[in-house]
Amino acid sequence: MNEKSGQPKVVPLEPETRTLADRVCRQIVTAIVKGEIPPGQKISEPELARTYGISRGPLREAIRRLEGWRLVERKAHVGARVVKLSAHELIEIYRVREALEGMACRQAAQNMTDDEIASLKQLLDEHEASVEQREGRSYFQKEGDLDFHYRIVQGSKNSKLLELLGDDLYHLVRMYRYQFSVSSSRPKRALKEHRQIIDAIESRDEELAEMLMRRHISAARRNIEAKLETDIKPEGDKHG
Amino acid sequence: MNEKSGQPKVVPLEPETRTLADRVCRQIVTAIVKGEIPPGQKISEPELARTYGISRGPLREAIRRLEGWRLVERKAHVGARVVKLSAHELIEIYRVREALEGMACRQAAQNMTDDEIASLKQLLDEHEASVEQREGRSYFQKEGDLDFHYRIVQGSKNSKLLELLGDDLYHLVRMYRYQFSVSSSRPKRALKEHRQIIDAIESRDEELAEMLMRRHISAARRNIEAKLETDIKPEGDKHG
DNA sequence: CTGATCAAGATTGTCGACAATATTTTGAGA
DNA sequence: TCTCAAAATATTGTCGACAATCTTGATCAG
Repeated sequence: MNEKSGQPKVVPLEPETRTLADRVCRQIVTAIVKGEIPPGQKISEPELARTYGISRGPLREAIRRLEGWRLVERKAHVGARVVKLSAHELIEIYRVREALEGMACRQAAQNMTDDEIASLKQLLDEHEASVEQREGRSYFQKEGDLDFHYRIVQGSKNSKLLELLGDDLYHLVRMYRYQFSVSSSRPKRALKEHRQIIDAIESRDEELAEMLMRRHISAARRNIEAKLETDIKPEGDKHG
Repeated sequence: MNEKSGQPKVVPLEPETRTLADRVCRQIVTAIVKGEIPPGQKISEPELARTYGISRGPLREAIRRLEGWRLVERKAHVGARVVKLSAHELIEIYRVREALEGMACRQAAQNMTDDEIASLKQLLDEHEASVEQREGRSYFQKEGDLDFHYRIVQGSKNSKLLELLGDDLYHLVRMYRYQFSVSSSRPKRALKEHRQIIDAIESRDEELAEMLMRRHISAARRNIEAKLETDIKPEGDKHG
């Protein structure tokens, strides 16, 4: 408004600190995902307020947002605690991912631009290099894989899919990966499946794209299920 | 704690008013869904606080929750306003429903109990009576249909599906139905499809159950798309 | 008369304090 | 010694007030 409309685009301000609650929210998300605040731990409002040097007002706002993202659970007059993913819930999440990302992949085959496809193929090349050298293994495991999936969802051009997956599910998945430091799927096989998927998208084959993505996530789920079978911990660990 | 542990279960209190924010949140949700607070309208914190006779604290908590459910959109230092569903977003929601409820139906075929199936078939009988008599038409349209779908999701025994659909999507769908008072799908045809779906679930045919549900929702989506075509309003109605 | 600049008003964000509830500790009685 | 009850403590829910920001309206230059 107060800028001469000469330049094509005004830089949209630094979004680093729109509000206190927003900033502190991001900090807590990171702390939870990385396990600095372990699952099941109670979140004390006075303590965190002191930690981040803010009042309880913005902090409660942040906690409320985390609750909306299912990262914490809150009970009235009791408080909030970091969610503790049970094996069962983790499997449930992968069922949801199978459905949601399958649809995302279908719509990506329809709506992804050629540039986005090319960029994504380049990303896979980088992943392949990382896997070959084994030095970027953790990167591929922790963030790179989700990066691929996130771009597919973006490519679907479906804002609701992006909201549900980006806000609600991926936080939980990232938390899970950090906490269990999941080696899980053989990187090479996952990479191969990624390539099949992007090829299907490039061919604009909606049916195949959705099927491949569903199989990809379904395989990851079965892999986790098998892993849980071996690491048997039949501790009846219910929430609360 | 302060109850003799003689009886098997203490009635868990009346959950009508656990907290102010909780109660007022429900009131606002109803007001928004029924259109009493029209889409696009700004939500004034001081005004609503006076309306409900509470302070701004709990009210902000409620608004924050509504934002998590995508019923309102908030901008920093500007305020919150009720979401205005564009035709495009509505279609996006139905794509998500197709994916999510398809999976829910698949898992319902696996996990729904015989009692739940019987109860659901009875519900369809009631729906059929309503449709025949044409007197309960609005009930079937507005709530009965979602009731069927909600039970399927419950039957899936997948808590994540229930959270995503129940908290995030169904509110929006209900709002849409109230606002546009959608006649949409011929009740008889929808009812027939519902019967096919429950039959597939009863047969424990996961594949068929998912496919039928997807076709059911996909048909509803195409029905809406066609309706939007006729009511052509090519007004570039972007958000904001 | 049109446009921009600046001031006034209103609204949201933040803070500290008080009230209501849950948890813990302490003590008495069996 | 164990169990139960009540007081004490701590935490969460709620409130009112102040500060920062946005919006609106008026004033003035061109």
